[in-house]
Amino acid sequence: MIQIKHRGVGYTGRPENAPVAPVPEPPAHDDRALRRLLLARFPWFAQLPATRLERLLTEAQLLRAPASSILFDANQPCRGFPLLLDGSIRVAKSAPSGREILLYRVDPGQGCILSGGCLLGHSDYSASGIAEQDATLLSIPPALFEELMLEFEPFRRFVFGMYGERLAEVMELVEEVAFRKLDRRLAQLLVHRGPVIEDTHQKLADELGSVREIVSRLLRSFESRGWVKLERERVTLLDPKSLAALAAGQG
Amino acid sequence: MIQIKHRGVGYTGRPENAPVAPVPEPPAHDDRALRRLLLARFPWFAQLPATRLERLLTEAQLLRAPASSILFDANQPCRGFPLLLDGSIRVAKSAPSGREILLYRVDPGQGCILSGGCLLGHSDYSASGIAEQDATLLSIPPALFEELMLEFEPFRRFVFGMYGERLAEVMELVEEVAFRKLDRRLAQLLVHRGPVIEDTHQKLADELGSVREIVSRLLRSFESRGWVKLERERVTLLDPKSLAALAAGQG
DNA sequence: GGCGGTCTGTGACTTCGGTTCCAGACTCAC
DNA sequence: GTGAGTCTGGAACCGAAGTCACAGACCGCC
Repeated sequence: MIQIKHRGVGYTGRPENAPVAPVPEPPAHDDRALRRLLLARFPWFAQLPATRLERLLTEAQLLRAPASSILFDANQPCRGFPLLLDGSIRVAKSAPSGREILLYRVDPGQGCILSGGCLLGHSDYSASGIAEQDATLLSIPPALFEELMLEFEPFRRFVFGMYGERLAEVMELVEEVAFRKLDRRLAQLLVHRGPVIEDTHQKLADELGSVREIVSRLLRSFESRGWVKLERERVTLLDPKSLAALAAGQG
Repeated sequence: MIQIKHRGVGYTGRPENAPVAPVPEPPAHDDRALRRLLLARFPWFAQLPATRLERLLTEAQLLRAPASSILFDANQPCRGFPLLLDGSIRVAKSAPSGREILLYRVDPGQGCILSGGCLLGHSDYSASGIAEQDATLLSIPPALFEELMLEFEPFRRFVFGMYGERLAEVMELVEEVAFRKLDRRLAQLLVHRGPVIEDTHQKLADELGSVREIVSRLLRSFESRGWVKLERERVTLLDPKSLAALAAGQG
């Protein structure tokens, strides 16, 4: 029996990891709006001949995933290649101990590589994807995906680019986890996440693959140096330069 | 000034990391043999029409990289997509401290993804690739690569599969490094590398992203339990089951 | 055989990160 | 307001991994 530690679920939000499956929308409820959104997020779709684009819009499935819903997990074989129109998805690995580490985020204008991989019938990924904010996805059915890959160069480029980027990111992450100390990684995370971070210490720990206590401890040490201000569910950067310096190397 | 610690270079082998560039062969010195080798390593090339295959063989460049030569590094922009015919390549990240971690190996019958990525003009990878054993590569020029991707489905499948696999591997590695203790990882490495491992403790440490002393220490603890026999440049497994058990979880 | 370079063993010490445990503060719902 | 659930602070402790320093063994070569 695997023991999962109790973990806070956010006093405002809905329960975390709720097994809420993405719910299909009534098909094509507003084709014009969808089309506009799609082109805004994936401008190169404009190069697709109009008739093909129409077909894409009708054949593809519009999905909405509420925040905290699980998009895919160790097992679930995902049919279709989803493009993220809005929201944000975190792709993470979690250990049996309950600890987690963020591998990367999927942002609007990006596609879900993992699905692409298992779409090609390869190893089902053991990572899990969770909607961080309410997400809107357009899922391209396998046949159409193949077709686009075959005939539509920008799409092929896009998918390739995604793979390349992800791989590079994750390789970078390996180096970080293997060699960089946690204070630096935390500092980097804080700087990256902008002047005000509204998040739980636990969530920050989950991004780094560490535990709440350590993150709290480090944050306090940053606070004592006057680098940040700490409040409940909020970290405010007061001295981003020093943090960046620490993140970079010597500080 | 970055301080690189002194590191052994192997008293028999040639100096490590020697900046030996892959040397182009005289073109098409034995077309029949090359063709056979290519088909042996990449059987699906048999589905390529004969004339196209001939063209591939003439246009592609045959490269040989002696063991320890650097195939690519942080900077070098590689033109062409190399297929590995023989030998073995280690792709690793190294920290300024001199520590290293193996990301993955490229084996015969596989292609060099990194090159594929930077071939598409994306981020140049900061990982480095070193021939572990004398390597023979066939480098497909960019134009031909594009063409194959466009028109030859098995090739597209191959490249995709590679990306998917690598990504999965590296994601797995992140989890390992973040959550798994070194003794387990070392045990796993030993089991994986077969009944007799002829390697330096330093090299093993480099695979794991650790340091020599720790690996030595762990190996000795394995030895004291009767799991392995230790000799200079050699580790012999005596009790693979126990090692595997440790690697798996409880041991 | 002697020498320089390499590989391994080892002990003492440090440090970082993790664990455990608990108290206090805050928020929301009732 | 009260109580349940959540978030943060903080101390004591532990253990794994890394660092440092050095010795001895081994190898190849002159």
